[in-house]
Amino acid sequence: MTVLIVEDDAVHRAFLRDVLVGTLPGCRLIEAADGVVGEALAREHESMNVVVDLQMPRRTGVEMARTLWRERPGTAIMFWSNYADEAYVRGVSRIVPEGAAYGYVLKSASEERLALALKSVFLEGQCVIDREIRSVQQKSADRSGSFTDVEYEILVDLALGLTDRLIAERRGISLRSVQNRLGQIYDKLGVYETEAGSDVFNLRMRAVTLAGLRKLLNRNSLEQAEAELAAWLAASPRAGGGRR
Amino acid sequence: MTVLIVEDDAVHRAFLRDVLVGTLPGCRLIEAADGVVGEALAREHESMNVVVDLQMPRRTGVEMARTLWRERPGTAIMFWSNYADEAYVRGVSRIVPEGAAYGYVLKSASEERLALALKSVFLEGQCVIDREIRSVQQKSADRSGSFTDVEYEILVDLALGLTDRLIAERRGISLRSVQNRLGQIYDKLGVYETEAGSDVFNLRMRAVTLAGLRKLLNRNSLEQAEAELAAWLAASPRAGGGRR
DNA sequence: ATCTTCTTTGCGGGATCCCGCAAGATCCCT
DNA sequence: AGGGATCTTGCGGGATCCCGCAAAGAAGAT
Repeated sequence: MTVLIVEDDAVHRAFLRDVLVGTLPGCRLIEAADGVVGEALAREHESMNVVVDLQMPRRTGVEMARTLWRERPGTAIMFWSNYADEAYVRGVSRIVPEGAAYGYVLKSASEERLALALKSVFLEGQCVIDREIRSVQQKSADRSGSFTDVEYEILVDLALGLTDRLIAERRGISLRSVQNRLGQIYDKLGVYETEAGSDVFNLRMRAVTLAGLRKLLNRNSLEQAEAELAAWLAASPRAGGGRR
Repeated sequence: MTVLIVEDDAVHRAFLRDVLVGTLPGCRLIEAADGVVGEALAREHESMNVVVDLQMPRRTGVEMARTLWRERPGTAIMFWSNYADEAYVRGVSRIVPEGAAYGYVLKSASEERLALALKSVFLEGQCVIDREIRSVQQKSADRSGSFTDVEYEILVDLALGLTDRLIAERRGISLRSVQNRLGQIYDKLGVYETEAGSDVFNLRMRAVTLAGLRKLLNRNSLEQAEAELAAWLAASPRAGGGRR
């Protein structure tokens, strides 16, 4: 069995190496320090399993996993991350192909838990999601204050700094509808729940800040969204064109 | 010599332990997994040196260092962090007491570099700042597009979601001045530099997004600012009080 | 004291944002 | 087909934001 380790932190990489040889004796290890290299290495080998960090320079674990799974949906991937941000959880579960084996464990988990998860995913083809992450998933799925995909998209547009008008244009709905959505988003994020009156805040900004503090948005998700936005802006020839 | 290790990641903590016993033979090690515990332990011992991670749950490395230095400005502290975000660099250099020995090295640095830095700081009482971080410091100090402290404060207020009016109140300047400052901030962040016209963005939001992407603001700095804001709101009895 | 330069502040106005209200539109259930 | 719940859209208006303009102040140089 071949296992590809993609992790930028040398200390963690060494740790993973140890755990893997202990857990899957006789496995062949390949290592990469970021997603770009990892992707290239993955292409060179037929069937393999992958352990990948989520935060990496150049190319995120999620991005790498997406292209990897697009080419070979059968690959088993273990995500190994520091954080259980809702933004990450959303990002991962958005790209998992049907029936693919994958795992998501936190770096704070014990070595045993990691070893067990590796065996389950790579040998048994099961899915193993860390307890803590499951709870985030739940919260984001069934809580009353949860977010639709549409709402989430608009929240991202908001965070990117688009005007209402442009969001409407991009998502193909009317200006007023955008504003309705924003209203719901404000509600769900609890923009109004503040001790000192409510005319204290600029609502759209406050919403994004709260989303950030709740780890619903993070730098990674924004970076990606920013790239998508740039692509869309380039593709759709804008009429207006700058007042200054 | 006593060294306190404050680091939430068990793998990194073990690594630090190894490096320390190799570098400073015979030193006594104490460990804590977060800033709160670390602070308590630091209080129990007379003179000690500290190695501390910047990102930790509950209490940041910066927060811990600040209270520690307030009580005993002579303590030597080594900051050991994953990132060279301008937000962190600013945060650290804001709290260093005069003449204190400290270091700031990245986790991506080699073991030798870390060992060398530890010796310089703990034995020689020197200051060792990682090359990469120095460059961030420089950039934030002399570049034309750099930020005054005032501007930075207002940028943070902006990111927290305050209205212009409240920022004015909080910082003790007129509404118009706040707006002037915002204008400068927009300029420096390059809010207008976009291919597709400039009436595309909501300026205040866009500014904060760009600041985030540039790592000028990050989740940590916002969390802290949020706490300070809450304190200020509680302390200054607000007149208005909610329209809803 | 005078001039220069930079900053602060007020005023005004166009653009945007936030949202209540009400008229359709859509969908589901019976 | 009818009724009800939800969603979308337009209109209107008050609040806020962004910024040009110019007067008033502050700091420094000659």
